[in-house]
Amino acid sequence: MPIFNAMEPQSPPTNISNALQRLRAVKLRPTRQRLALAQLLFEPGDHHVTAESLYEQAQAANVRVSLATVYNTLHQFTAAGLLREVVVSSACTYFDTNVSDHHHFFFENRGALVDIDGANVDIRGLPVAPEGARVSRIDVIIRLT
Amino acid sequence: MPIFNAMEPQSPPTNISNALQRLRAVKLRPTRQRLALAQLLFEPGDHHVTAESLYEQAQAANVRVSLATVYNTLHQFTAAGLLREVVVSSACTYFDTNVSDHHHFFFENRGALVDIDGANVDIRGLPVAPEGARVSRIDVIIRLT
DNA sequence: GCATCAAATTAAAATGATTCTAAATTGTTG
DNA sequence: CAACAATTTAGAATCATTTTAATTTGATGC
Repeated sequence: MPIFNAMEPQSPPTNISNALQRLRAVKLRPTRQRLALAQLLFEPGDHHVTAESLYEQAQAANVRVSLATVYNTLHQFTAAGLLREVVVSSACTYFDTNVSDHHHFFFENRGALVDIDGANVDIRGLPVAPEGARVSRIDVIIRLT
Repeated sequence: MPIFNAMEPQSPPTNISNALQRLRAVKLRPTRQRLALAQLLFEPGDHHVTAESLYEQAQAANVRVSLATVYNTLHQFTAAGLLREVVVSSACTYFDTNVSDHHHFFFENRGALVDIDGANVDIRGLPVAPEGARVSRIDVIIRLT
């Protein structure tokens, strides 16, 4: 298969260097699969994916990658702090490319997430964490129907 | 099998009427299984269960009930407003016997939940729900490690 | 009481997201 | 370019949960 076929509408030249930099920064080997997934994840700006949705996106973009690798990569990126896991539904796991302080709207019928900037949100009256426990995160989820 | 065997240590006389009242109130047929599960759920006061944990509790209490029925019953009780589903982990679904306004501490290592009374919690700065969407609930989860 | 019938229960199979395994492939390093 | 560890992958395994289809049971009327 030719790399560039003049007869086909060409996809915009993707910037691989940003993805490469991110992988290097977190010391993950820049394999073909990780580079491609990083581009799909981080070039479009903040959004949410599931393993399935990212896998489909990869296939649509002609990236040869297995679903197992998509799962592996999502977890590695999350462990590295490039992604954040959002638990809103027992049906499946969502990953968020926005790793800054924020909360979520969750559209229960569509299974869609929308970010809420955390800077403006002020929560008062929460009890202190029990002795010996450390707060890893506070999640606010506004469920919509 | 005799209803009462004088040779066996007798389990304390459980108050079935409360469970019965609850089932009647939500128009669920008071079957042996539902009555027993209602007692296990609602007599001890507020607590959290999973299908597995309630099933084990039932077995320990010599209640003959299948895991499928435990699942069915938890969902029916939830639909009836007797229970509330708490989504904190993709590993399994938690059900809460406390259905009043409140939030949660979640101990991620133990998988345990602790209620936070919602009356004292004040959340400011949340954006309004998108046009056409209705807020079904706001969940605050404080994750502890 | 007893028959009737819809509702409920159940064992077992099916599902579906996710993880694991073990073999093949691929970056990296000297 | 050899060597080796890291990565990928197909396919199997896992595990919570749901479904199926058959059996059992509670409610109702007689």
